[in-house]
Amino acid sequence: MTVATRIAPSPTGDPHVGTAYIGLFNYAFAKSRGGRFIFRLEDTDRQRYDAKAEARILEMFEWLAIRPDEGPEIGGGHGPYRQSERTEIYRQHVESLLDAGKAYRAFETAEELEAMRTEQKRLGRPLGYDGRGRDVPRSEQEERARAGEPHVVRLQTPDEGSTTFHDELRGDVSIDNAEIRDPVLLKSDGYPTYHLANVVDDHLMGVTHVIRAEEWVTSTPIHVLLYLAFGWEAPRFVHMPLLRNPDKSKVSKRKLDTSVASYRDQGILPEALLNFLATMGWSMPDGREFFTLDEMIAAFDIGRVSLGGPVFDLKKLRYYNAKYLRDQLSLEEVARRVAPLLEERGHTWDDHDYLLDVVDVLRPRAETLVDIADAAGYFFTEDVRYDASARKQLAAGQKYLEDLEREFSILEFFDYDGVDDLLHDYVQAQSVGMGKVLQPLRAALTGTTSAPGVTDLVTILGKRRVLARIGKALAAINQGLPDDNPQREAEQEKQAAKLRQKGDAKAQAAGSKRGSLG
RNA sequence: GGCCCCUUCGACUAGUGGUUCAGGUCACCACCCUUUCAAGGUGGCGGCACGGGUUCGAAUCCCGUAGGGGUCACCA
Repeated sequence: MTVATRIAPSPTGDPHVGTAYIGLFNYAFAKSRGGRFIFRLEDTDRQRYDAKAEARILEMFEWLAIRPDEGPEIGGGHGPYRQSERTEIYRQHVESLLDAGKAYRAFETAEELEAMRTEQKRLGRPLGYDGRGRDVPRSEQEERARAGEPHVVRLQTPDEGSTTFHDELRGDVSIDNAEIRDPVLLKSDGYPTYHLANVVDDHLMGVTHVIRAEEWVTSTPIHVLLYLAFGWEAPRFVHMPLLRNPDKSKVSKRKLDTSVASYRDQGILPEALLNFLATMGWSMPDGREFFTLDEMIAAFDIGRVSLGGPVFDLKKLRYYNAKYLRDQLSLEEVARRVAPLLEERGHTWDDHDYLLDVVDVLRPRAETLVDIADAAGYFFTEDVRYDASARKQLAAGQKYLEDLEREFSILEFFDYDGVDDLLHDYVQAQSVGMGKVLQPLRAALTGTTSAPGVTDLVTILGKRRVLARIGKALAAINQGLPDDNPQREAEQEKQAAKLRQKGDAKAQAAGSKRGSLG
């Protein structure tokens, strides 16, 4: 039988890193075995349903280059792929269970169940449905159902013994049947619960390996019992470790940014996110730490999943991203991705080589695409604003700037070597430290004292810009650096910090609801 | 709390009884390089949760304890 896996997210909010994580492993497993990877929408919860979420989840996988072989948009031989469009299928299957006496209709109201739980709590008894609906005669069940009385359908589970399933990573896991209390299969609104829909769909879609998060371990026996009730062979089960917040609890948007879109917006590369996610609970047989999705597939072995819950470490994610920016992706590729961000900021450039030069010197200093775009401002505007440290350098470097303006203006070969020689010769002639001369120049060119090498800057900017900027700096110095107003600067810093905080709070508020994967 | 799962440096992990007084990466620290900031190079800090077994030999197997996590819905 050909291998089939699936990712089955609920459309309840922002596409979640956990969805990407589980999707990645399902995809890698399926592809490594020449199998199918199915995308199925588990949209059976009308309360939490978010109409936008489906498209966004699909977009996320597209961004990550994890492309389903079957799904709601592309189709496939096992559709429909939205559970809300399969209600008739579930109804029929529930019917067969009812007919076989393996399920029953239960008429307790929410209030009644609540009262039951309260009583159980009071008596210190274990919580859970006590099976009281089992005793209602079948004929009465059918009659009340026909009369339109709201009810659910429950699976009748054994009270004695235990149910065991084999987890590919953990071995046999047994749970006492007493722990399983006649789970609801069909809700009173006619929609299936996860347990029913999941089992029916996995079976009908030919899913061979259920790879999902560890939180599902304890409900797997319910699924096993369901397969048994239907007379179907159960698939193989693999429960991946749960991604963790820094405090080790299950990843949640309260404690961590769990929105994939948010990482994308921060300038994280899909390749880097995927690579990082792949190292969560998994490692390459040869120990490689950087690898592409295809390389992962080629070497994939589900048995190499380790079971400790890995902490989602932002710093390491950013490290991976930085590494991709400067090493794993070509300069051309990075430039292609930075370009739109520069355009957003209103920057323009005449020739492509200029962009490449800029990205080339900026990328070793950046962790994200946004870092590059944010740092690139002075390459694209003549309106250089001097920060406090730059002004200090300018004030101290007037003489050097005047000299260099003259020297540069008569420099014939304005290339790297020419500029480099000029600078070195000049500094030597002045018999001062390099920094004494170069920091004021850097300040004049960029408005900051923290930037790429001066020779690079001068060469990339070119003679015209360099002379213009030195001239502008000199003018500013002569006017007593009017911007140099520490009080106002502090005020502005405060304002900016406030704005940033506001922005952060807003971004957090827009964060995702957790969507679980089954 | 019941049940289930898990447990190697602060974090991600390698390690499947002996070649390991535990290797790599991030983070951190120091030094080097250096015109700033990075990047890069070198080095350092730091761990087999604990207690019993089994074995000639245990991070690796077993039991117990502790700790962490998950789960106990007409959510998935």
